[in-house]
Amino acid sequence: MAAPATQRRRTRRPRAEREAEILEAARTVFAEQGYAAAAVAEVAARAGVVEGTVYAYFDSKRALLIAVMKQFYEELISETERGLDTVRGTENRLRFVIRHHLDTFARELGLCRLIVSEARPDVALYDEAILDLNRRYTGLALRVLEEGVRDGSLRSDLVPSVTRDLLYGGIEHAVWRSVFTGAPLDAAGLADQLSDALLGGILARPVTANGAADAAVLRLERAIERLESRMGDE
Amino acid sequence: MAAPATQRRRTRRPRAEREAEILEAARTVFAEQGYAAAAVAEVAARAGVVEGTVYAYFDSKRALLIAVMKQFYEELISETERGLDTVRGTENRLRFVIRHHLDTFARELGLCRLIVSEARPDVALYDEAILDLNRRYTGLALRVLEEGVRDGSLRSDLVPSVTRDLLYGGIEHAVWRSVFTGAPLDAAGLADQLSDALLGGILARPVTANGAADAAVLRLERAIERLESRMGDE
DNA sequence: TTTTTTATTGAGCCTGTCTCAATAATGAGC
DNA sequence: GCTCATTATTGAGACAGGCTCAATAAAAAA
Repeated sequence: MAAPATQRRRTRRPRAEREAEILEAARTVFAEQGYAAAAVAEVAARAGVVEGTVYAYFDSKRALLIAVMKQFYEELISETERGLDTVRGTENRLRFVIRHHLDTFARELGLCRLIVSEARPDVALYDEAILDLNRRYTGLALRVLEEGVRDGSLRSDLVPSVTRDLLYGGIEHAVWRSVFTGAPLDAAGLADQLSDALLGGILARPVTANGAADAAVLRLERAIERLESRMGDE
Repeated sequence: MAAPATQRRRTRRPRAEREAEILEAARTVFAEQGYAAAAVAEVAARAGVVEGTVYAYFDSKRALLIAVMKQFYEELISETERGLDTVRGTENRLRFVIRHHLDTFARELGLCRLIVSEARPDVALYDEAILDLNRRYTGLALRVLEEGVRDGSLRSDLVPSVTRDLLYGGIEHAVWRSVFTGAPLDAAGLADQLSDALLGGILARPVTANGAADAAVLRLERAIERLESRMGDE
């Protein structure tokens, strides 16, 4: 127990502080147990209050979840924005977004699991708040993609929104799978693999980038050597 | 109410049939309302039985969900397998998988929403059954990818499992977003966009230059062949 | 028909979310 | 420092939904 539960004294605290304490407790409990399994009573206990108090600060369990996610997303968004300010070039910027997203997942696995499995709002309820957070966050990558198309560093026939989905969906699946197989998350490696596949595509190209061109040149030079040596023989 | 609730007669039915009826009802109710919002009592009512009966056939609500998913996945897997039997070439095979997956989503949106949001098992519970279904299904694409790497049609430095995650994650995100914006799901268009981005990558390539280089290499190789064959002639 | 088997029932237990009237800690006014 | 008004906090309990189980009666066997 986080709170000295020996005997609870009824103490009044500044609204903001109590709210922060409850939020903090919720963050921990949700991250540890997931949304469905977590009991509001436990959040309350860990915040050193009684269940009713939680409902004096948050309308519902779901509102509590949204508040936790909001806090997390705000941090993530501002960190990503700050990072993007320092990175130049579409490719590097995309690699940064992917890498940072993966690092965050690795660092706050419990919370991310929560978001991955609970953030898909019930379409019935139309969870405006979560949708908006997600839109704001993934909008960062979207803008990088659009910018890339505009400045010619990305294919002109690219549909940025679809690519964004590929990007975030891919990360999410990869992380989820890694969580499951129990393998520790190798953020750096995974980020590279995802970035490479996404940026360069997966099709083998007969002659593509410099490496392949070099290989072709090498092949040709050797062939010519063969020819020349045979000519010299005669 | 789907069942003629006027007055329920206690009738015994063959186990298999009753089970199928309950499963069918569950499929409908879950698809319509999602897992959390659906009540077992409603599933029972729609199957024309009482709540206790459901528990005589399925251990728990979650077991019911898994049975529904299993049925759905089995269909999906066998359809995909059958389809893959008729398509040749890595690129076409991948396009087929993506297209078929999207078509299925579009056709059975409710069920797919269910799977997308509930199939991520609570890691705490370690939902063996769902994990296995998912592995079997996504294994189909994985095999196509591995095959592609082996026969040289895909990049040799590709990590198939990561690409698979990119593929399914991308589809999932795209569908989810489409569900949300309320836009009707254009399976054909989306499939093409996703396939193009995944296969070809998103980086712009100096296509003309590469094309020219390709052509040049080809020209030189042919010239060398000619030379070599003429030398052999002599 | 009688007996046996077992599918089906429905009352009710339990856990968890959420409400609300009562309570008491705090700050303001004197 | 004392009194009062304000309102944060409480805890009992309403309500909902998952799940159990002993009783019941439909079908099969004898």
